[in-house]
Amino acid sequence: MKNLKRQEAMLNSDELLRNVAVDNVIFGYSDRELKVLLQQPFVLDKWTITGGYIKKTETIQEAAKRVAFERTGLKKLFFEQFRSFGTPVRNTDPGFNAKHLSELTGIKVPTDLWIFDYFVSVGFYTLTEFSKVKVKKGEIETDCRWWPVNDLPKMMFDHKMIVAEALKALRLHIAHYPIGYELLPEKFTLPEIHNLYETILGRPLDDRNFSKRLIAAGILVKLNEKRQIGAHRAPFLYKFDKEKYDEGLKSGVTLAF
Amino acid sequence: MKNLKRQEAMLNSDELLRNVAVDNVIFGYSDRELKVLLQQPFVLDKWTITGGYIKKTETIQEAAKRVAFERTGLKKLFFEQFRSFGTPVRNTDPGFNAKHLSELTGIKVPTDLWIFDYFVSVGFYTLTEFSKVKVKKGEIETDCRWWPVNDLPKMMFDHKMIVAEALKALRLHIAHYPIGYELLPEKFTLPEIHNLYETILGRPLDDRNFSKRLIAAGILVKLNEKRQIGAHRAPFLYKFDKEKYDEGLKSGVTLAF
DNA sequence: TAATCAATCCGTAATTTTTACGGAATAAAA
DNA sequence: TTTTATTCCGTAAAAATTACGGATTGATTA
Repeated sequence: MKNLKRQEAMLNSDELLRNVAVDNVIFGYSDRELKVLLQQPFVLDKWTITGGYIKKTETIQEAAKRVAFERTGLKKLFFEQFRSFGTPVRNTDPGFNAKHLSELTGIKVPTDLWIFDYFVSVGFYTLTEFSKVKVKKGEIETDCRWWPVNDLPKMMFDHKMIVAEALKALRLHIAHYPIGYELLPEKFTLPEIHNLYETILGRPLDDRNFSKRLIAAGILVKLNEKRQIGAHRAPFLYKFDKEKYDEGLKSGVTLAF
Repeated sequence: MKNLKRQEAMLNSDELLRNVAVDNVIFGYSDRELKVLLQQPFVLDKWTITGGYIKKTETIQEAAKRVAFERTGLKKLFFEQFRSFGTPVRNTDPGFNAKHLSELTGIKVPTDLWIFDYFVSVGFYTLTEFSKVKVKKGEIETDCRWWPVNDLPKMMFDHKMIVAEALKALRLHIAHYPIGYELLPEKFTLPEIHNLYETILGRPLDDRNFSKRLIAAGILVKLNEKRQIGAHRAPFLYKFDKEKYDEGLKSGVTLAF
């Protein structure tokens, strides 16, 4: 299998750090659901978050950005480090071993190939505007697609836990980072942003108080357009007043709910 | 120099992870000051936070705990991961190179010795009860002692930044973790805990409102003792009601000020 | 074309939380 | 006994948060 060979050649190079890598949980929001971009490596019937090795010439941030770019095609990304994961067993999985890989690929895989080593993973999350993402799977993957954060498939290693931790971080950060701005399209409705916040926080927020606060903060601009949504009253569209938003977040105006 | 040889032997062993290590910022509080435990490696006239390599058999948490234990003698430690640091140049320093080390030690140090490699550092902070710490310097260090967090000496690598980031994390965590409990001795006075919070937050807190809130939360127990403090009115001693404290923090009672 | 349905959208009052602030009490030292 | 530095307490005003119901809209259905 050619892909694996190329991958192997890359992996064997001296250009990468050993025992440490990055994982980047890529979030998107569409269809009233918070979603995570996952891929399925061909070796197993399980899914993984987006990760990669770190080049000796780049920072961990650059590595996180690079791997997210490779999946989404987006250069400008909002991403934050949240925490690192490291245990001797975190990246072991029944099925992820030399024997199984050899059988699957027909290539002789040494038992002590360094990809089986103990890897510390530095975790990031990335916020993307769903519609702008051009999903692109990697060479050694069979599939790559969005999954609802509340309905994840079987996942490899400790990746389910990493997603859970990323979500926790998102909840903590929601008051201090422009999370709504990053996840929503340029124009959106009040019910949309309302639902987004409810989804992230995992609890209901009173709609009147919610919009009241956003509008009081002056970070929303009401547009003279409506969105047609099937059989019901058409909601108005809004956009962010980016300057006021940034300014507000910097000067400590929290959007905690 | 025997110590270096032993160290070198250890370093060369296959038991450690490459390109990744832990750093643990050890905080203590005494004399109305928040302090950090630093050590001075013999190679340079600069100070470092407490760090170490990770064994292949341990988690990153265990590594962080181990290195903190080696300096403080304390087994039970409250510590939290806060963030990781990784750039190709973060652990370079004029003076930290093979030539200089060779001169200093008389031992031939290869230019490409792996300790000069790019290391990602996973940052933790530890909270200690000052009086319980038995400061113990490492074999290859000339000194180890407490420094006021607001008056740090010249520090190696990016360690000053790491301390600053640890302090930032402490500020964020102060509402959700038992920081006062961990840093103060069993019995303490209201002015002491008040000053601790002011120090960590870096801003004045109204004393009446401060004690009001702690007492309202029911996490303080007033004792029938006073502490003699020189020439003035003797303050009452308090201790934490640990159960209520834990319970309160878990159930979301924040101690934000 | 009228009635129905599902969703949007708005404002005020009650409650809770946070902030502001001054002066009496204490204990050792002078 | 006076001075000095520190502890310690309570109330009132302001701000923020929470609670809550009903009118509007626009497509769909009867």
